[in-house]
Amino acid sequence: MNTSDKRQEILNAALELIAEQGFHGAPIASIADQAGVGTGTIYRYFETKDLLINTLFQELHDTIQARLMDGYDTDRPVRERFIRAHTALLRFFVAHPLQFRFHEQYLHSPYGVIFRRDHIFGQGGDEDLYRMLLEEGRTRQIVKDFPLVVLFALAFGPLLTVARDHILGFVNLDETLLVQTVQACWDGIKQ
Amino acid sequence: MNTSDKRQEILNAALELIAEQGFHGAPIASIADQAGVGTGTIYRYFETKDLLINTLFQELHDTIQARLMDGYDTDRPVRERFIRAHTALLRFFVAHPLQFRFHEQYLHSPYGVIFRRDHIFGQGGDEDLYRMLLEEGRTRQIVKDFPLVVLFALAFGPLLTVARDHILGFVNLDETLLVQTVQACWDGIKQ
DNA sequence: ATGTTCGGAGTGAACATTCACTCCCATTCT
DNA sequence: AGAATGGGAGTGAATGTTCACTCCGAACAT
Repeated sequence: MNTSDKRQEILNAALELIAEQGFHGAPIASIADQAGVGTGTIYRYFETKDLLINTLFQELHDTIQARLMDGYDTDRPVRERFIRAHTALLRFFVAHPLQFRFHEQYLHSPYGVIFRRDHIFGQGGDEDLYRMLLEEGRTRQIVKDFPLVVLFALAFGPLLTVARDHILGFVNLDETLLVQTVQACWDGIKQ
Repeated sequence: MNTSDKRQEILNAALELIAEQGFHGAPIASIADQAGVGTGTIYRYFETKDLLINTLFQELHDTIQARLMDGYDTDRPVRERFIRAHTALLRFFVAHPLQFRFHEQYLHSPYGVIFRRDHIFGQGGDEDLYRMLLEEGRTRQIVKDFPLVVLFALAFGPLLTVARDHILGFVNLDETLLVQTVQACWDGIKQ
């Protein structure tokens, strides 16, 4: 097992434990067990537990952004781009329940507030697909003339809630229902 | 200070600390300080910390349900009843940020999963206004023919997200925007 | 005086982090 | 080639801290 294998094992272990048990259920000792390494080893790769968790989130976030950019085409209509991105996102979460659960836990923790603040008020123009998309739609009067934050809430609120309920087994999101749900998200933001 | 005062002080202290700092920021010692009682006293009123937290949530939930029932009139159209209830709910959260933040923390913790499960699969017919409302709307083909859980997600997802963003100061929900947001929630679920 | 309510020092468990040590393997020496 | 050495990845017992919870004497009420 080489160096990067071990790093990855630790990240996987943390992902799995936090996703399944929450932050409370993921002490360093458990992460080390799950990863098959000693507790000390974790500190060879990550300075603190916080840094491990932040790294995990950042890498997940990058993966998702990359997924969304894949096949994104600025020439298509706003509605079509939104539906495509949102469908891809919901499919990703349904296919990766551990990633989703971790993502959710993180965003609803104090870490998440900081992340959201940076994200919303950050300079970031180009890097955020949804921001560009919604701003363009609003300018063209295709989506409602609401503040960006409210549009985000209307778009992501239902998506994340439904993904969670699917993963917890409260509803079975088959392909049909998944597409219909994304359509309903659009209904919420469209003019 | 009589018995019920002290109990209430403890509940208020827990509410405030958990709302502002999260569960991590609310150890028993801090709750006792904030409430102006000794740590031992807390255990005179609540068997365990879990029970204290669950009680707090239950009482908040009951308060909210009562608010929603107030002025509820089965004779009005489904759409109007939904808009009224949802507006009242969003107003309540905007006016009671501590209650909202606590509510949110609770629902996204392991406690919340249990609550949601019971709530969704519970027998409960009469006690849940939204369930009745959405089921009636679905039957009458006024709202989309989706599983109840998905309708809940479409209705509550945006509402809770927007309330959080308002409370965190990411957006200013004035009366106009508040009403428009509720309207947009309806757009998401209506047929 | 007797019973009831409070309070906060005390307790053991759980936690993140550290550090003295082991072990492996690449490099150097003979 | 074979032996000796060095360095650094890996380890887990030890550490100090924080926590939920207990318990018994103090304060108060009747």
